[in-house]
Amino acid sequence: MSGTERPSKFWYLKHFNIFEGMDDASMKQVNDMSSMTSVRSQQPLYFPDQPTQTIFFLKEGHVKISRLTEDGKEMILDVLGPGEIFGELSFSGSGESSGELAQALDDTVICTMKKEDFESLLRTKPELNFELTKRIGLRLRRFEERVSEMVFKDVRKRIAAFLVRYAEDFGKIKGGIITIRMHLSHQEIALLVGAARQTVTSTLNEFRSKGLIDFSRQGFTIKQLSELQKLSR
Amino acid sequence: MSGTERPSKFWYLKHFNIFEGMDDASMKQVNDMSSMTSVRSQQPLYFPDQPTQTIFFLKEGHVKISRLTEDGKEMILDVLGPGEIFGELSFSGSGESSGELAQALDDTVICTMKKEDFESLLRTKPELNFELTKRIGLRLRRFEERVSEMVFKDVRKRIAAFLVRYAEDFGKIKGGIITIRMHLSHQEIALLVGAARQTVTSTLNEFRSKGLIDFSRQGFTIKQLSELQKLSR
DNA sequence: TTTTGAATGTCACCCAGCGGACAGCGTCCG
DNA sequence: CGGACGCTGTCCGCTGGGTGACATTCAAAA
Repeated sequence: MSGTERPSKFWYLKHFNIFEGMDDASMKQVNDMSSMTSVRSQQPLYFPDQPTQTIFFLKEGHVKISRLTEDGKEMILDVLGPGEIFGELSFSGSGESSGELAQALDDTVICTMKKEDFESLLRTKPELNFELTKRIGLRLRRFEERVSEMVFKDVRKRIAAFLVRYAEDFGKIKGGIITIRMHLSHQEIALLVGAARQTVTSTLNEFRSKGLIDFSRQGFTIKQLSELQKLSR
Repeated sequence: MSGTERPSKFWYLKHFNIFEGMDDASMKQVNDMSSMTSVRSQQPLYFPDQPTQTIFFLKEGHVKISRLTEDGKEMILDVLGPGEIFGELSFSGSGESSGELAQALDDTVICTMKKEDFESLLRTKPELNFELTKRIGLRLRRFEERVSEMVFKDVRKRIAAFLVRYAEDFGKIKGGIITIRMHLSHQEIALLVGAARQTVTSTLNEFRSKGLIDFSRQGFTIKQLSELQKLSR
């Protein structure tokens, strides 16, 4: 971005960890199957009704994956950063759409690939498939975690846990203080942790007044990570 | 699965044998790597602290997968039936244990295989790996579903949804009425849907008095599936 | 600079459902 | 057959936090 030239698609793919260790010939093959796109902040990547036949590789920026309930309410499943893969990962046989919605939170750069191409790639590259399995497994773990949080933790703890996780995933450390550019509104945090917007607002303010965090509309700083961790249990 | 109704995603899972279509030579190989065990009802298959180096194939019976929180509370992640695979499926690199606990709800027959054996099998059999990916993907979906339920649905709806799902997964149909041998106590159902035991008891009684279901300690019968489905939304 | 719409902040009300207490009931075991 | 323990049923008081209903602040557009 800023000033420096934008790296080529090939560069991105090569440094995308799932492809790491792949020989150049295969990489070229991958390159030919995929195409690169930029998406501006707040723009959707796909809609829930589209039976997504595409796999996405997130190069830059952040993406919000959500799902709509029948009555139109939104539930945020996850927020992904650079290096993540998303789309119809499970290849769930039936072409039914997952009902998922993806939206850029940032100015975002993605590579896309046809699902069937990726699929056949997987069939010929056991290592790749193996990597993918691992990743989906890890995501599964995270959801197990979340379910368990929903059951046992009250809203304050869930919000603290969210902050900790978000900091770990996307934060940058500068001398003991963690800075996070926040792309989520209180409303969105609420949808993510399962709470009302007002509760999120007041809980965050409570944390701020206790000196644990600070925040503005641009982002957060975590001032006492360890305290937050304590609160999240 | 009443007529036009689409079978649950899980239904596919259940009825798809992961080894199906494998040639005899490979099957023999698989057979040699694995061993068969019986486990009596209520007995544990593995404990949370054991870094499970084993993959389990459930042949008969039912297994409860749960996780313990730091303070010793139990959270039930899933109940699995015949045909399911479980264990350290994600191969999450680090040998850290998942904190999971597996317990037989039935008299149960399982096959076990060393994780590394299964792993190398996967590397040589792309199709198998591909199938596994699919399955984990479906399981991921299920958890997404559950998180979303926890957020949007009240306890009554969640219990109704639980009954419907349980019926689809494990029920047997006899002339319009679905019978399920229930291996879970009210307490366990409570842990599964995220509610207090008392609430489960009284909600089930409410459903019974409305003629939707009937139950004793041995099991359930679903008398009006469609009504239950309606209640679960 | 003004406008305007969205994001935050604060408050009061209210109820689903958690948790404690205790009374029947099965069922397994000595 | 009697004890005992775990499961089920029922009642109830208390509270976390959801739901409106505002007022306020911010930032992008005009």
